[in-house]
Amino acid sequence: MDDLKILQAIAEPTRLAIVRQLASDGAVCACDFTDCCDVSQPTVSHHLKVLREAGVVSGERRGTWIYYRLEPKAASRIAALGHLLSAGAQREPKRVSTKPALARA
Amino acid sequence: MDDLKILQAIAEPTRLAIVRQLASDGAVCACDFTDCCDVSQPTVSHHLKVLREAGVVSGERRGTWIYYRLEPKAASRIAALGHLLSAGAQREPKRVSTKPALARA
DNA sequence: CCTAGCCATCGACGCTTGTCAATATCGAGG
DNA sequence: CCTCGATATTGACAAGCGTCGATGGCTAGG
Repeated sequence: MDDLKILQAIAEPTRLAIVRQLASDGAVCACDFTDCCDVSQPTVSHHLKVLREAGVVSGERRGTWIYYRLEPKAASRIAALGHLLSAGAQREPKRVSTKPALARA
Repeated sequence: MDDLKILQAIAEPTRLAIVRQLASDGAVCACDFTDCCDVSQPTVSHHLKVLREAGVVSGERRGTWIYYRLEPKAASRIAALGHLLSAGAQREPKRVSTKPALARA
């Protein structure tokens, strides 16, 4: 539910790779991630937990294994943040010159 | 230039606050960040360095102080990633059922 | 020059985090 | 039940990261 948590979840090489594969394949069995990411199974499980708790992915049990997919809500959060930054990057400064000499503690 | 580096730069409370303020105000003096973020000046300087090296912000010297602003290129990277994830979140799975019993090392 | 204010760098500290080996849990099938 | 394969959990370790105090560099103005 928090933008920061979503970003922290994605800002890691292995987890970004997982998320990218989910974006391209739609739904992936957890066991397939050990191939793409070159890490052990417990590590994959750990990363999936982080992504799950951040609301980035969700898992659906299907027999013995579990299929993960992206959470649309988290995806739109990132898209919204991207738009916000893109808009702000070209905005004219509110105030550039006048500066009240700041007395900071 | 790297998506991962951009994400890692933004995925931190203080730096996200800095970026958000830049998105809303357009250009901000470095000394103003000590107010919004409740951290010491060296820490602000450190975070600005991280953001600078990730290509998220750029600084322009104007007399005694330095104005920072968002880099449009980094902002579009985030926006593009958001679109990619949003699109992938609703995609139908490429393959869901057939699974080759996987023999992993 | 010398001073004053803004900013960057350095060194050190504690906490967080990614990783794996070992072990536990859970579902399916015989 | 008992076994087997797929995931999750635990415990421990090393490395990375955020933080601050102290200090150095830089610019503007006397």
